[in-house]
Amino acid sequence: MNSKNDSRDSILATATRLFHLQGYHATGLNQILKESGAPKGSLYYHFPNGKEQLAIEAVHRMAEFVEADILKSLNKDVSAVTGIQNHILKMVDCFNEIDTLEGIPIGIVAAETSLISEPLRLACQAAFEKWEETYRICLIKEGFELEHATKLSMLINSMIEGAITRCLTNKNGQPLQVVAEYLPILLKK
Amino acid sequence: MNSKNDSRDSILATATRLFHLQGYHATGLNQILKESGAPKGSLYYHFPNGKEQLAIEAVHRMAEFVEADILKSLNKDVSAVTGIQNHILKMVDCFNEIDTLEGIPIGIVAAETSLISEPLRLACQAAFEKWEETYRICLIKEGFELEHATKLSMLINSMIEGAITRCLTNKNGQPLQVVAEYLPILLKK
DNA sequence: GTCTATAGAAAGATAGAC
DNA sequence: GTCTATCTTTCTATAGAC
Repeated sequence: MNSKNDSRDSILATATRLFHLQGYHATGLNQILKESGAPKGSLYYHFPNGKEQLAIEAVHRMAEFVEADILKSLNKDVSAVTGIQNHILKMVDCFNEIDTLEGIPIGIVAAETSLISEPLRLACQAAFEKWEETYRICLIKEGFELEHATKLSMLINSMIEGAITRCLTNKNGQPLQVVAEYLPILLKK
Repeated sequence: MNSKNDSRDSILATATRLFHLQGYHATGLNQILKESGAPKGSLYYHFPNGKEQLAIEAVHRMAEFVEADILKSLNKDVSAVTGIQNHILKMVDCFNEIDTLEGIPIGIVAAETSLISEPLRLACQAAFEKWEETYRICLIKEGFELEHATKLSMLINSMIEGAITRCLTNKNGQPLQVVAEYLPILLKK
């Protein structure tokens, strides 16, 4: 690309990381500007609607990042169980190497902002539904009935988000590991 | 009791509700003082360590509230499955009547603060472990093996926390309902 | 497009009168 | 124990020079 969007990208990338790690309210615009080497005056030029717009675009970015990883994990294996397990186990590794928490879902921001910003809530919901749709298609392809697959997808997504919160509190990846371990029981036909 | 702790209790009760609904960073001390009818100057008298201490005590309070509900749900029924399902379904009702979100776990605060405050992280971890211990004892009583029961307890807790996030984003109780519905599959012997 | 400077509000915390 | 007043910092957001 050209250099036109360099600082925009830089701001958005840093914002995505910080919102994701610290949450919406704990992350200040000053911190975002400082940590991205980005030109300081350009934030409101690139994001006229300020912090809320920045967060919405960050959620989209996280959504695509996670979606890409789900698809990658599902494609290289035959069974849905193994594919989803691989996706989960990749996140387990993230909790061992701190500071590389990219690729982990958006639970903090979603829980924090669902009651205070409707546009942000909708962005989070879109992300959740996108991932669940991907699980669902994969499960239907394996012969699961539509309604069953839909509910299972929501359950898998909920389990992962909850286990991530539990991993943060526990300071290790065990809760996610347990999810991966018990997934076959849920997906037994 | 005497009137000595009236304003302390009032502050703590309001703080518990607000932290729980909005999260740690989104809740200001001024808002807590305003919404509790409590005397304005007394916050730092009762809570010398300020916001962090207030949040830690609020987490303890939430932990006991939820624990009480788990025990109540488990006691009045024979099977563990039905008991835990009742506990979950009671939370589903909470999402229909807004503003009465008492009795719902601590996920937001846990995810927000685990990386920034070690005392708060430990308070959240203690809460999670307390609930899981309660599930575990109940499962062992039904004949589950120790290690299996331990992992299942962590899984149940993770599922519930994640489903709550999903419920907040969805603005309804369906994700928790799905958890209740699929619980029997996980607890099948 | 980028910068500095700053407005204006709200945050957490403290001091001292009563 | 409670209150008012205030300090310091930080926040989001804007204005205007370059």
